[in-house]
Amino acid sequence: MEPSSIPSVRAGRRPATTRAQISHVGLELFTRQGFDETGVEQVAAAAGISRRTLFRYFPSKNDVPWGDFDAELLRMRRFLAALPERTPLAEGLCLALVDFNTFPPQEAPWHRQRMALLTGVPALQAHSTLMYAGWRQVVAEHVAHRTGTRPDDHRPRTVAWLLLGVALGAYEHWLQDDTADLLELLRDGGRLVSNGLVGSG
Amino acid sequence: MEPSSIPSVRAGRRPATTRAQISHVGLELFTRQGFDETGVEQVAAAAGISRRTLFRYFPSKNDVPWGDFDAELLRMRRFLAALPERTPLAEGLCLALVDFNTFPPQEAPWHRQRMALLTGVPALQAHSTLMYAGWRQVVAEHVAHRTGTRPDDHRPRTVAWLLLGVALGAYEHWLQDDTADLLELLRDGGRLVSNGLVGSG
DNA sequence: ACCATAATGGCACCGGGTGCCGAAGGGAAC
DNA sequence: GTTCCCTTCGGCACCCGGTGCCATTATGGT
Repeated sequence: MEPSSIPSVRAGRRPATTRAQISHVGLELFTRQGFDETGVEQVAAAAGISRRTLFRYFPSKNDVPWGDFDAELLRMRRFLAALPERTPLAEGLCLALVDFNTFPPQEAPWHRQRMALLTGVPALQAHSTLMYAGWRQVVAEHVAHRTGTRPDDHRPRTVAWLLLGVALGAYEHWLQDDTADLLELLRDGGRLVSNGLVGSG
Repeated sequence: MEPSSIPSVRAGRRPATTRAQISHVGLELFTRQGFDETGVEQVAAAAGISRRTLFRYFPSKNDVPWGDFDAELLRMRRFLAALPERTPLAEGLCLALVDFNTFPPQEAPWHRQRMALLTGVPALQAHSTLMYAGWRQVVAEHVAHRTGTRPDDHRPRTVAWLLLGVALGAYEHWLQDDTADLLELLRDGGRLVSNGLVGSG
């Protein structure tokens, strides 16, 4: 049904490209000439496929810049699960947040480009909410597991929202200030959530 | 340019309806037969105007359920500004959050219907991010003013995200649990942000 | 009556997204 | 190598949200 990144070893015609490649091409075009000014047709052409086929790789134009977010989500889920049981909740979450946003140095400019798009273009800003829903679910499940509650209880959900807030607040500032260190901003936000407004005022 | 809720006492043809009325009609249809299953044309017809005119009252179909959000925003801004200077930051924010989500009892069912739509339908869930950007700006400006920083600094922005997280976490749970008290959930989340994860674990 | 003004409504058009179907590629069995 | 099956690809028609343009209608002032 949905073309995955796993190359099908079975029969049938081989996929002409990959999600990553299309996402790459799209990122390039979107950044150079603007998201709204770039048509889907153009991205498809640059990727060497037809418009119709592009929509088989991505459910919408908005998903193109994201690439394989599901894989990242899986990584974070595993990171949290691998945490020693005795790790304090707040500390573990903060570590996971930092780990999730740590990338190999050669990908740094790409990452910045992607995040600048995702947080700068209104259409993508809106769409990101849907992407982050999955992310919040991962966090909520972890919190629920560690506190003996359910993922849809009030506390786990709120903590998930708070952690997302920390991430987005950090990114917002990082993108507008070249000198800022993203990981430091994340840790700072993490401390805010850990100790509270009162304790960090 | 944009039809406001203030009735123009001047010359020219009178507006055929109001944002509130259209929003009302839309809410009814969306709830009854689904957001995606309801066309703009249908809402326009039910409101007694043409499709083209509806788009002069609302910039997009997604904006219809929101009604006059700007007015609410203005109310919150004034509430925060009217807070005594000596009110602790966290406490003032918590009060504002509760006030912002307090409605006359007869509007309760309407409010629930609206929030169920906004948080349940993916398209609206996504669009809400854009709406909440203005809300966060109000919060960030207040925090910046009280802490001697700028609204686009890291701390004010992160606090704004956190407060939004509290609100959304509360709404998520309130909508799925009839017995829950929204204001109590908000206060609970507010305490979480005030005292921190560590202090409330 | 006439004019300025502001809202309405119809129309054509654009772009994202989908259902459908036939064509193109590729493995496996014969 | 021909046949069969499977999977992806591409074109086409179509739906729907959203916009630019312009004529039309309603209202107040002169």
